[in-house]
Amino acid sequence: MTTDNQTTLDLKQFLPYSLTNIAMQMSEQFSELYQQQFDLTVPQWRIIANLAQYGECTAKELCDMAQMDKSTMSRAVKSLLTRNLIIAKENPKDKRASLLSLSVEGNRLHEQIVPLANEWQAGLVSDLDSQELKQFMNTLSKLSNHLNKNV
Amino acid sequence: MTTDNQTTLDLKQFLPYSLTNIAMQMSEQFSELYQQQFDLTVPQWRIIANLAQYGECTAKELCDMAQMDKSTMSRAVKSLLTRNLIIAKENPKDKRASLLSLSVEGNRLHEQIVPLANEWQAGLVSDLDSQELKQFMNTLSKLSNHLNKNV
DNA sequence: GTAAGATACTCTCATGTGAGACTAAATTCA
DNA sequence: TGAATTTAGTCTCACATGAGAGTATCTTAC
Repeated sequence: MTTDNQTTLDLKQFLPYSLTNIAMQMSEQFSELYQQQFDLTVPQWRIIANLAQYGECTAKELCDMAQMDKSTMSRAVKSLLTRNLIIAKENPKDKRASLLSLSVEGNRLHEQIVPLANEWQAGLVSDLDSQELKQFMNTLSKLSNHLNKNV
Repeated sequence: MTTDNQTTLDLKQFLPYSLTNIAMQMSEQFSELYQQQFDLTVPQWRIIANLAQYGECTAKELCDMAQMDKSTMSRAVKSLLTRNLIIAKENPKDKRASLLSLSVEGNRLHEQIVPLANEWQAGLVSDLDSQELKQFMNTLSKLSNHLNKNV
């Protein structure tokens, strides 16, 4: 492969472009699984998934973990509270930042989605052998680390 | 690594989640290169890059290539026409779909961005050896193919 | 050739997002 | 301790997006 760094840009090989396209498609296709069926928006699903995996945490922590804007977070949290899918507990260490966690119902919802999610991903990566997938994840995390250096 | 498909979901290993995060960061960090300096929005940049790589094409074709909504496309094209960065030529085969291409100025702009883009990506992948990068791109395109099967 | 349907694009409208102001609470520093 | 600064979260506002209607053109089918 010949590359001329000065004048040529191959979009298929250009990560900010092609990775965005693929991630968009992926998120769109996967979100069908929870949007109609469980009436969750993307931000709502992301909050639930993070609370399930990491347990009790504040909105700020969720913002950092899920790379979400604080306004979007605030709205999504509000709506999950209204639906009793999550619980807010006063934080003794900081009265501004209440501690969020999944309610019983929220947990039940999550438990319904998880097997669907795993199945979905299993289908997605079915063309890859496990070594290739592992290698891919590894490279991804290197890229992620690189991006976070500048932050 | 033990995985229980029924009850556990590891977001770090879950592609719709982690790929979206990484792609967002990437796109955000890269877009700084062209947003202020060349006053381009993301959709505008994507149009220019595609026209530069693939030459004359219609708005519909650009929508498909860049996975953009037709409304967003329409607006971005309009603004690039106003700024004389692209040219619309009547399409003899279909009067609805005019043929878009880069103007001389558009080309000049693109030529300024390309080396910056290549440098940027070179920095991004500097932690990877060329074999690893090649493998990564290869896996990415497999995933992309899989996603497009269902479309 | 003409009617019915499909397609390319624009426009309008409803919605989601993110920047920044604002409030309350915590932290720092003197 | 008290004043100044920082921080967490909410709210408002401007803006971008995408769904769907509308228009012009093209295609299909009879």
